[in-house]
Amino acid sequence: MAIAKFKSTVSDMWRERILTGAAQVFAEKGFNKSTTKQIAAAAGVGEGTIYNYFKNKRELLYALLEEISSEPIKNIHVNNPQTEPAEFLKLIIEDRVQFIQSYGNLFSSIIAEVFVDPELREELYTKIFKPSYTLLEKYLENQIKLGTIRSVNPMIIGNGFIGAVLLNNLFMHLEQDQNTEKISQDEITEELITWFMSGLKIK
Amino acid sequence: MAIAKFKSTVSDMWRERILTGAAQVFAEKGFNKSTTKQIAAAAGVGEGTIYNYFKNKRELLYALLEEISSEPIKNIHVNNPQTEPAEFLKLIIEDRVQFIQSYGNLFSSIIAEVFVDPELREELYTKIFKPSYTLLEKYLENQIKLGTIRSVNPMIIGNGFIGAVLLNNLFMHLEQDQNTEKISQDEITEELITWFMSGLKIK
Amino acid sequence: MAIAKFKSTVSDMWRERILTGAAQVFAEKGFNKSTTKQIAAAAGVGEGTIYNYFKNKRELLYALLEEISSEPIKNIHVNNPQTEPAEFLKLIIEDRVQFIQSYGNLFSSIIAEVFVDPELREELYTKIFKPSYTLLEKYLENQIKLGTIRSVNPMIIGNGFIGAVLLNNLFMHLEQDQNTEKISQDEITEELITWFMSGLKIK
Amino acid sequence: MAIAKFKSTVSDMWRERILTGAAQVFAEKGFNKSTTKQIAAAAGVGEGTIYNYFKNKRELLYALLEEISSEPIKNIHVNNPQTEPAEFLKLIIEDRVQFIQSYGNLFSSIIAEVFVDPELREELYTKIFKPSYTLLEKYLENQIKLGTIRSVNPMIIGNGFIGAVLLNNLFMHLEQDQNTEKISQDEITEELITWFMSGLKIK
DNA sequence: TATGAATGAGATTTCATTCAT
DNA sequence: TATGAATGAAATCTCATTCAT
Repeated sequence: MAIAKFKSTVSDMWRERILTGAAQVFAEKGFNKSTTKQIAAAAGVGEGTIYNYFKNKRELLYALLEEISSEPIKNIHVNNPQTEPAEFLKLIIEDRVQFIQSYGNLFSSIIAEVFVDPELREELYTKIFKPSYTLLEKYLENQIKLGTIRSVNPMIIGNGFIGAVLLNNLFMHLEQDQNTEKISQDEITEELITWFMSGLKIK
Repeated sequence: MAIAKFKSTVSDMWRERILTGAAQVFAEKGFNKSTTKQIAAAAGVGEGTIYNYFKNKRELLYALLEEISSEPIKNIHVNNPQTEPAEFLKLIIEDRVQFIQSYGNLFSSIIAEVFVDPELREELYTKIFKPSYTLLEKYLENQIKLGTIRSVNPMIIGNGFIGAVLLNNLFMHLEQDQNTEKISQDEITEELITWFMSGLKIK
Repeated sequence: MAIAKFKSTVSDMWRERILTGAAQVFAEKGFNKSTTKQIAAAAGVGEGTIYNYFKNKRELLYALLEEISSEPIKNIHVNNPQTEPAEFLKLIIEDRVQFIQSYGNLFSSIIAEVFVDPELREELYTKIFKPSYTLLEKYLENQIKLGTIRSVNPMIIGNGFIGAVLLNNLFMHLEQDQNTEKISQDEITEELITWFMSGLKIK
Repeated sequence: MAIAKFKSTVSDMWRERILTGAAQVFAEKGFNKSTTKQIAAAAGVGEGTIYNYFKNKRELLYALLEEISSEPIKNIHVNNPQTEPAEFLKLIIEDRVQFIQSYGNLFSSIIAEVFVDPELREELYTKIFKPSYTLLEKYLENQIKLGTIRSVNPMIIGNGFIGAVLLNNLFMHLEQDQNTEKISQDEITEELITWFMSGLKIK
């Protein structure tokens, strides 16, 4: 067993190395334009080695999605069960923003394939989106019960909120519209939360 | 001139045919897995003919984006300048929803490449997103001036609203979560509008 | 018959036009990299028209060779039957030099194919080289009989002389060796003639 | 180091194999009509393997030129510095003749491209022609100094002599004029040397 | 008869995957 | 087990030629 453990640890090291290389190359060139040769080079392994750990190139994408989805929002939930609504949302936004920023283009390269690969889409939905707005859903249900907020369909609102955050950040991150003045991240967060909570209508 | 018209019409016919074929195949397999051979077959033309009308495969994508973006939201603006806020938003949502539904997977296949191709991204942003939320922006500015809604940053809210609509519909359209009960489009629209206008907080 | 004449004249005009276009493009790009589209454009005719006058692209090459071989050296022969040897050679050299210079890269593009296309080679040999050194041969035979020059194999010497002239001019024309000082055409001619007549050995 | 040697030997084996295949096919069909598929078949390798050793088809041509030009005339120079003029020239001619004969049509296929590809032309000139007549040049200069031959421009005469030899052999090798009696190689050599040294003029 | 658009065979090249070492 | 060279299927794109108008 010790041997098995050791073995698996060594094995994991290779796996990790390959994934790191793949992440780099995918982030830089996108999935389709990345070659296994480039990945091997970036990982510092032989090209054939990739296939000792992954069935094919696409599996690298699945594995990376798995990897980055391993521990997202959860701590918010655990650590902040009864936080003020505005505070809670801020945490969620900051978490997602940080998520996008930290994975940056790697995330983009995965998202791209999601639109085209149903299996990957299923994965993304289950591993990243669902937990994310499940958390939000639960929070919303809870707040509704507490009478803090009015009754809404948590799925729609959850999706909507995540969509609002994502589009603001994803496209801001891939910055267009150079003539437009840059808006600070804090301003975005603030605005979205206020809107989310209070709507636009006066009074 | 009649001749010229006729000529250009014939030429357009082929172009259109090719684009239709490309749209079909892109929608079914995504851009990268679509082959020019398949496109030619779907279009009912020779493979070489594609290159009489488009410089390369990628140009098909650009042309399709162009095509798609040719006549979006605008009529809403023109026809309904002073509509009730809720009504206005409903029109926008329905427009976008219809847009996504009518182009369906073709739109997805374009979006996918957007994450990877800066030129296409620029196009998408300029042709589809910007006009869409520019309209919203103007509307918001107008309403703010009228005192109907409170002062917000139109760009953030515009992006946010579009993001909320898109994610709800795009992912709904790519239906996951089969165990979840389907939510009707009307319900989604209603919920988003209410939220957008009134927020969640109980006053 | 008048009609036939007229017809053939018109027909010749098209033919000529096409050949002129082909000559331009071949000279610029070489045979293989020239496209029928480019040729048609240069000729100011439709692409299909080429095939009304020539069986295929390669026939253009044959026709051009025919064209440029139509009236070379001969007048030297006719006009200068009994010229002084040195004078005669000078005329030949000047003729060949002028030939290469006037057709320039077109000639090069034909020569290139000659190494690869036996039929064209046959043509070149028969139409350009043979007459050229046949003339020389005859002259040599004549001079030998007159006792002016010693007995030689006219074919070898003929080939040799043409080769000496060609290499000096062809490669000079495609100028290499920029650091080498340019040698004037006259100097080359002079040197070759003296060598040809008197050899190198000091008596 | 033994390993390194071995490795490089194996790699060289493949390279060599591909070049041999390319040489065969180029010689038979010429560069442009040769396909990579044919080359791969002739070399007994997969088509893709070619691209592990050469960037593209054209590089095969460059490599072959390189190969061909690796060990030309030089030994003449080294081994026969002070030979009799006639003897020296005979060695040069025989060397060039043997060169053309041994590479035959492969050489022709390279020459053909030389007229169209400046880079290749530069190479041919530098690697094959220049060394060849540089040697001749030096020899001539030397003999002039010794008073054996009269003063000439070595470049012109060098070019001329090589041209005379090449045309006689190249075209003889691509034999035309079947009705003409074949002339023996020795006869050609003899004739050219005599001419070169003594000229044509009597006394 | 001139035209130019349609055509598809075929060429080059890429690259994920295999496999002998 | 890691390796990296060999592989060939397959993809994009070109272009000489055909042919309906």
